[in-house]
Amino acid sequence: MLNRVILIGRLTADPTLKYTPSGVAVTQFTLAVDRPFNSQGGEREADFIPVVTWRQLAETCANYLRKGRLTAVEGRIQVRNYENNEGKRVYVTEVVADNVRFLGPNNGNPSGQGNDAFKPDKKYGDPFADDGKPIDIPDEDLPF
Amino acid sequence: MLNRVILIGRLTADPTLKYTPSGVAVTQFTLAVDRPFNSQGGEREADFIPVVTWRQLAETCANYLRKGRLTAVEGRIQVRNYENNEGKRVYVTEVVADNVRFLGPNNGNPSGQGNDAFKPDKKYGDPFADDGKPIDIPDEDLPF
Amino acid sequence: MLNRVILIGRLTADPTLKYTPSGVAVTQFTLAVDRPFNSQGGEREADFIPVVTWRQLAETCANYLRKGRLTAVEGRIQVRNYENNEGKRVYVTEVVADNVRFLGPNNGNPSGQGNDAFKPDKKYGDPFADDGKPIDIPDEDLPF
Amino acid sequence: MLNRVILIGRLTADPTLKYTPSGVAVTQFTLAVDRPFNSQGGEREADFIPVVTWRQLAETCANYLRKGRLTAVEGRIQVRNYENNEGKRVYVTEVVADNVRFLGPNNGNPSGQGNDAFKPDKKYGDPFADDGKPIDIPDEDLPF
DNA sequence: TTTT
DNA sequence: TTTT
Repeated sequence: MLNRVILIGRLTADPTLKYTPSGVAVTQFTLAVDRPFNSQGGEREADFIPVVTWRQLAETCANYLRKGRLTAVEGRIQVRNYENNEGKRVYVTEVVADNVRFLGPNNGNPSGQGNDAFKPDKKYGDPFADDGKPIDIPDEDLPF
Repeated sequence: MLNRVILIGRLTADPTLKYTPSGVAVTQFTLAVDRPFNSQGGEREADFIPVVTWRQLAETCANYLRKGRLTAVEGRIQVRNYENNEGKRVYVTEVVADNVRFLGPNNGNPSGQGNDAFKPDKKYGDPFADDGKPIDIPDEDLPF
Repeated sequence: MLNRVILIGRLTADPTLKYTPSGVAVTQFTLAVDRPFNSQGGEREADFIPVVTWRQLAETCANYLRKGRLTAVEGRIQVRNYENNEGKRVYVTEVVADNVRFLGPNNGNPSGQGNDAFKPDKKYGDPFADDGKPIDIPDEDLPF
Repeated sequence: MLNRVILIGRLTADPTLKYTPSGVAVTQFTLAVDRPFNSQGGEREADFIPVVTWRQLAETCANYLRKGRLTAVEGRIQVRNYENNEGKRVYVTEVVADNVRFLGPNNGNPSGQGNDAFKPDKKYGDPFADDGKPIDIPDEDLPF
């Protein structure tokens, strides 16, 4: 009934922009969020949290976010599941963002030159290619 | 650098209270959080989000929370990983709570009678038995 | 650049539904939010936080919320100011809600019978009559 | 029962560090938080939100925060009131922070040279001198 | 009274 | 001015 997440962290890599079969933009990236200092010393630790954005926000994120950039994300936790190649159910937890703030200094080119994310081939297929499951979500069922 | 989650949902089952080898209480439960209405009709949908609490809060949750109870949880997203039986790295995402509010009507017995969670056998081993990985976290490394 | 508030508390009174000159619904109420226990004993304390909602959400809140009802509110802090009768600038801080959850048991009548809030007279004037300042906000400038 | 605020904005001025009569550090500053773009064009708008921090966090904020610095704040809304010189009750709404992140580039000197906030005279009196009301809060009643 |  |  209420599900709200706010994160500030850094992108672990350039974002990935893809499109659903019906042409809806979806961008994914992972935020490294440092845990509060472990006073006992020890190494620096972080949580690596997958983030998804949709539609207009997806395009904007793909255009402006880059690896290492400090970013604030607002959204909700989503747990989706699918059957993998071996017929086993896999659960994926991610943050579906509805608000993203670019906090790092804008190191320039929103043109995204030299970044794969900027040559989206509008390939029709799974926007989450890594898990090998094509998704074909009708627009009215999109998580955002 | 900032990682905050607020959830309101219902327990999918009674909470599970266990103890780490060093005797620290840890309680786990899953919150079913209804997604905002899908105006297109369709079935009711929910996210099922695993929650962990530690120490004093763990004891309190085990004492007062029960299946179906409406509950508010504040905490942070944590992604831990371990190697499973087949030597594959598995990622578990959960909310580590530092604040829990019992919203449902208090249906009585905090004594927890008739609930397995109330006969913790202080078994020394993995507090997250399901993934089959014993953990032996020294107190100063506890996530909370 | 980011401004998010989440409250759970109880209405101190029935909500007040009014309309802007251009006919936009606006509902106000105050949430009493208990502070965390003061271990030193002492009396129970609470913060009394004014909440505003607009449009469709305003109508819904006026229909379902009542004095004493446990309620979750999501929104942002807004500080508006106006000149009072004595020509002094007054600052009003309130939470502009974009999401409201009714947590208490639904004590029945959404018809709102016997409650002033249900006979809005569409009076053209200040929706926040108490401070005596008429506001005539063009729709495109509404805070929500 | 739950009261959480997360803000990202810029300091409108250097923070002010003072001490309560019993010697507890308290730092105040105001965050300018830009509102989401008003698509209708129009001027840039912001909310100016007063923030208070206590104890160790107060010292750290006084040492590192400066006018204009981008800052994330986590805390709760507090509404305190006092009687002013004319015997009228005045309500002050502010965010009591328990977590502060410095997001701007660290423009150097944490020594705070050339900033009044760094020569706290430990004056015994109201840490919120502007409203002219001395406060003498026993340590166990501090809001944080 | 306000920040970039 | 306040809720349970």
